[in-house]
Amino acid sequence: MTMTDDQLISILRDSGYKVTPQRLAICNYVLSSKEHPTAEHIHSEIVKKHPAISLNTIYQTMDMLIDLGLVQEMRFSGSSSRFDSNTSVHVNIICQKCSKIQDFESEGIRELWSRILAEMNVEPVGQRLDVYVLCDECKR
Amino acid sequence: MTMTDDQLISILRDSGYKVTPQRLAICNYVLSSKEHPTAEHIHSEIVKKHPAISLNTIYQTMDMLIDLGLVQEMRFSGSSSRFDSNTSVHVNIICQKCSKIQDFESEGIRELWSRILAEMNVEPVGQRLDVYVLCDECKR
DNA sequence: TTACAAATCGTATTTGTTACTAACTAGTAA
DNA sequence: TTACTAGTTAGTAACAAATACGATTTGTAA
Repeated sequence: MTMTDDQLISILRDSGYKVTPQRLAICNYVLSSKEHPTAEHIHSEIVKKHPAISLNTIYQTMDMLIDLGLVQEMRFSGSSSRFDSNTSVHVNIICQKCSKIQDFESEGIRELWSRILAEMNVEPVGQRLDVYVLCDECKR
Repeated sequence: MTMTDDQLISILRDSGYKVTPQRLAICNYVLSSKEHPTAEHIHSEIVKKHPAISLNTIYQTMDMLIDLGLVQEMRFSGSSSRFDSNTSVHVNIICQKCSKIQDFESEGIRELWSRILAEMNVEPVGQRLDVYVLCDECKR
């Protein structure tokens, strides 16, 4: 979920989080990324502008974003966590071979999912919908 | 997916796996469990009958069951993997507080899910459908 | 500007999982 | 039955992702 710095700053301050250059950089990157990056990946990106940034700060900022409901953590076997900034109902299409993740989102999906929820009669606080596939490149 | 020992033995032998008492015990427990147990949990159960059983053997047997397509591994933040022996399309209703997992399965779900797949136009090799909730006990 | 709570960085520690190896055993074929 | 062999087990070491910790720095409110 991309947003302006002002919007982001308001959200952080309103929740009692301080605004630091590192946080802004991390949030801007993660919230606009479609790659579902790992902590290492985020770190390798942010270190370009903040050479002293610690991997720990990445993890802590992710905890903050999760707390704010702006990011969801996805754990997998055999690889490190991926962070997904798409908080609306969507399907993660995940390649079993190369681990690439692609979001799929549509009105139809939301509608069908809400019917599934209705049938289960639960009040969701979140969801994770994964489909495992072989992507086009890996299929060859 | 509960099955007789004979069925299980056939499946293992047909795939080139040897049948050992440890494997039978682990498989019988995991395949009939509805609890989505952790490796530690499985170990603490099997150790009652096989006092020398190693945690490593649990993990290796889970790898075998995953290879056979009889079990799915689910990783989560802040806790160890859970092993799900329900391989049909279903929704995992997961309590965010106590981590209890309950399966929900119905013809309606399968139908709606197949429509979602059709809309995405993918050939799935598996899926994981999680809904995060607060269970009745934790809601109080 | 000051004071203080919070954030950062660097590193140590923890923890779930995997890798390794010697001893053992299931399955097979004589 | 016996002997062989490849696969399995138990025990432990190694690994890596994530977390905890503490000294220093920084944001923010008074």
